[in-house]
Amino acid sequence: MLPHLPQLSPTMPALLSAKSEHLASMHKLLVICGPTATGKTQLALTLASTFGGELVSADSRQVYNGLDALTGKDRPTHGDERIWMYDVASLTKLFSVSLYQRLAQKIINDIERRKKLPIVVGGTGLYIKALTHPLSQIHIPPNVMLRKKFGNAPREVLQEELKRIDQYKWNSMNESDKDNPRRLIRAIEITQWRSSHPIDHETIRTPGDIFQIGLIAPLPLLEDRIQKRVMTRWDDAVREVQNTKEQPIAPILGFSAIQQFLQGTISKKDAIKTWVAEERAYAKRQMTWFKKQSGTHWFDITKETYIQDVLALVDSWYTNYA
RNA sequence: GCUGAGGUGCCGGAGUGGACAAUCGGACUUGUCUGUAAAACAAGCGCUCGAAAGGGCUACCUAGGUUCGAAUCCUAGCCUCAGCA
Repeated sequence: MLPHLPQLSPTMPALLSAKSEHLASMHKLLVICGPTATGKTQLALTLASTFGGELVSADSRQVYNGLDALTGKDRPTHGDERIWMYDVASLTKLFSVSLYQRLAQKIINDIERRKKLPIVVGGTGLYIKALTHPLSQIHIPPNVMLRKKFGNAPREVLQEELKRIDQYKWNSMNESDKDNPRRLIRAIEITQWRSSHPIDHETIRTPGDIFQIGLIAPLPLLEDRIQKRVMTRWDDAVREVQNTKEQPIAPILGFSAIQQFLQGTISKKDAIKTWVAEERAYAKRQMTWFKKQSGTHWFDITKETYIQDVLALVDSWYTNYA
């Protein structure tokens, strides 16, 4: 069941630069990734206006309706730009990489059809990967019965079950995944599905010509930017949490700290401190993921000329089409 | 100023004579990663020698003391909190 799709293709005045006109249409995809608070969206907007592109967010929390300040949605302030893949899901319903991949791919196809450059921007590594690599298992659906059955099972039970039905898979898992109930259940789920379904060649589009840019910054600078951003978002975020009636199904950084503040359990100072710490830890986890992804062109945002550098590099990629 | 409670590692908070370098959470560090990914999970987390097993050193406010042995008992001091002045 797909969430409601945002309306595609509003008639937009073409912003195509002279450069892009004769070469759109060859399945090019630009990706901007990196940890939170590095200014990805700002850069992407610049690139979009330079090369005639449209942004597609790759963020597992900005897909939800609402909580704009808390999840840090940047909305272009003027012009007719918009950012796709914001607000496509309900806070109270489960979302997934699979849904993300399907929705975003449609949007990307549509952007291409309009001869524009799709620019994927975001910090959710797996979501980006789902668009740049064919991931063969993500569309195997969850098995509700199975998840219910094993939901609270001790991990030993899950481990034994997986060993029993798929020794090979078990042996291929690393130590941390072997202890991870969520991954164990998923592995069992996949094995079961495969046993009753022939190999499924889900039509995953061939990746095409992808150019991936990563933004990076020294941790102290990131901490500083996170701190400031939390401060400026605080009032709005508090209001948002106050107005959220149902507990979001997915944890959102800062949410519970603000809730505790509203209940008077912790002080404003501590709530901010907690929120900042969560954002900081998140940024580090993102870096751990991204630094392993090969083929990314990294730029340090402390370098004065980094924007020009990016523009030049993207230009050479986008223009020099063989 | 009197009475009661208490001072434990970055923080919260166990322990109340040996099995304690000190349970447990959080933070922090390093990682894992194909339907929850801002998630979930793993290892580490006083200093030091060692590949490891294991060893050495310094630690539970401070100073003394009792004991074969103290974070744990005693004395004094300093500080904190609650109630009474």
